[in-house]
Amino acid sequence: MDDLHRRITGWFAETARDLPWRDPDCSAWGVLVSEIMLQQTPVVRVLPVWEQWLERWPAPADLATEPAGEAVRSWGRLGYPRRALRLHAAATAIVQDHGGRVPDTYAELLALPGVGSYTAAAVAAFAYGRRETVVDTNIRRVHARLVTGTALPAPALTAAEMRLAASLLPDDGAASVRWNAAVMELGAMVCTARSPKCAACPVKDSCAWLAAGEPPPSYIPKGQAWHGTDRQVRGAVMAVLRQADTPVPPEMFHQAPADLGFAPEGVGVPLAALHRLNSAPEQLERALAGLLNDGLAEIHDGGYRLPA
DNA sequence: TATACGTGGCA
DNA sequence: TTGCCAAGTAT
Repeated sequence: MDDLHRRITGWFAETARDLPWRDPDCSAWGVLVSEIMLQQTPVVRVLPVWEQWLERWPAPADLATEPAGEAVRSWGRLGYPRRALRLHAAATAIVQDHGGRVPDTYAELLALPGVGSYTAAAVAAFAYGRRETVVDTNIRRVHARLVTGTALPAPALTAAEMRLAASLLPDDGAASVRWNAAVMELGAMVCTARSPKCAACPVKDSCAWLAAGEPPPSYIPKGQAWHGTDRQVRGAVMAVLRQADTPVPPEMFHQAPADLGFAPEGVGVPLAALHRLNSAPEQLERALAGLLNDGLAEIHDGGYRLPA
C-alpha cells in the first residue's frame, strides 16, 4: 500500500494543476467557496467566477453584509444557484456563530448550509490540514477500478466505500492531505469516467479493473432529463432575474415583450430564450412557485426579483 | 433510498 | 445531434 501512496502522490507532485485554491496562502474561505462552486461543476468554469468572488468578498463577513440576491447574481451561469444562496447563508452563520472565521472541524463545517459530508471533509483537510476521509466522485471511481475492479462505483455512496477509503488513508496528517488531493486529481485527469487514460496512469500495473480485462459497468447510469423539464424553465427564469434591475411583472414570463410594449432593462435576450421554450402556463407557474419556495426569488412591487 | 436541482463542453 | 457527465446536498 505504501507503494501505491508513493506512486500516486509522486505523480501528483509532478503533474498537479496549479489551481488558486491549492495555493498555500489561499484562505479557508477561499477553499470553502471553491468546494461549493466545484460541486457538480467543472474546474474551468469555476475559475473565473471564484476569482471574482474572492476579490469582491475576501472574507465571510464581506459577503454576509450583502443581500443574498447579490450572491445569486454573482453566481452567474455556474448552475445550481441554490448553492449561492447557501454560501451566503453559510457566510452569515460563520459571522454569527464563529466570529467570522471558517470553522476548522468536520462537525462544525457539516453544520453550515450547503456543506455536506464531502465538503466538510474537504475543507477540514485542504484548508486546515486535518486528516479526513475525503470521498468524492473522483476518489470513488479510482477506488472502484484500482481496488475493487469495477468500471464505476455504485450509484450511491456505500458504507463499504467509506471503510475502504478510510483504510487507504495514510496515518500521517500531512501525508493524508496529499493523498486525498492526489487521488482526486488522478480521478479527474487520468482515471476519468469516459475513456480513462490508462497509459498515463502511475498505478496501471496495480489496477484490479485493468487486470480483470476492463469489464464494463454492471449498470447503466441514469441520465439527467433536461429538455422540457421544470429545471429548464427554472434556469431560464433565473437568467431573466439575474439580468433584471427592477422587479419583473408576472406577465413578462407569460407573454412576449413585444406584446407588452416594454421590459425591464437588459432582460430582452434571456426573456426571449424563456419564451422560445414555449412551456405550458402551469409549468411556468410551477417554476416560479418553486423559485419563491426555494428563496431564489421574491415578489416586490408586484414583480419577481432576486432576494434582497 | 430516490429524486430534484443548472449549465455547457465534448464525443 | 443527442446524451453523458462535472470536487454533491437536501429532502
